[in-house]
Amino acid sequence: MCTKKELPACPVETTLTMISNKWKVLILRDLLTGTKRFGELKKSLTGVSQKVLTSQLREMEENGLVERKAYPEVPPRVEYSLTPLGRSLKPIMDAMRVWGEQYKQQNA
Amino acid sequence: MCTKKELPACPVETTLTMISNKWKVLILRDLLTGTKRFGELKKSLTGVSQKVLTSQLREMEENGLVERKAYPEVPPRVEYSLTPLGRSLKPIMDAMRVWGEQYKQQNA
DNA sequence: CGGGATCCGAGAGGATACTG
DNA sequence: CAGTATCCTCTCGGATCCCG
Repeated sequence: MCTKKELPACPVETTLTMISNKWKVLILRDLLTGTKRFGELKKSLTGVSQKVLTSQLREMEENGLVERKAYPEVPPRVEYSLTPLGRSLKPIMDAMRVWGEQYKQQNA
Repeated sequence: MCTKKELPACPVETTLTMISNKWKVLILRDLLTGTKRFGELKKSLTGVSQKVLTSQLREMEENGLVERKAYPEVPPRVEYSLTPLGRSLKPIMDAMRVWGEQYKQQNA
């Protein structure tokens, strides 16, 4: 992704290469509250298919936002958590949450 | 959109209904610096087709983020600007810009 | 200049079945 | 449980032409 290639000129675009996708934002929101198992994420993100959820998590892992830890157990257990880079996106998430709350109040 | 219908339970999702799209974020970035003509937006947003740009602007207009002003001239002139609601998204845009700048520095 | 209308292809994403 | 593998649908978005 943005590893070695030239980054976009605009900082906002750089951010978008990370979280332009709706599901990624919601995954981020969930993982900001702590480590989650795959099944927990799937249940929380209503409407997402496991295929899409998996692909989004893989991309976020490649981008260095998410860490995947698989435990060699039966039945298998896989836990996802945010890396420091992933957690550094928190101000953006906070701003989005604040805006959503305000908007909801105005339209109540 | 979110006019009369039930809003998502999560504030973040509410925000996403407004700016889940990449182009909308970039349109927002451009219009935060002031009113722009259609052609200016098209030139600034490299890679967007006029069809997509038009549809995104229409949706943002319906969502109350953007105001469209057409002047009855020849050749026609159409100016787009942000409504107060659109400008209220600035904190989110700022957070995205800040994050992008920091990320670029770390990977310089 | 700022679109609307139409056609078309790629690919995102759903549903289902199977597996370590 | 947490995937992978197929298949298949259908939307998004690009390209092109036309119009006030």
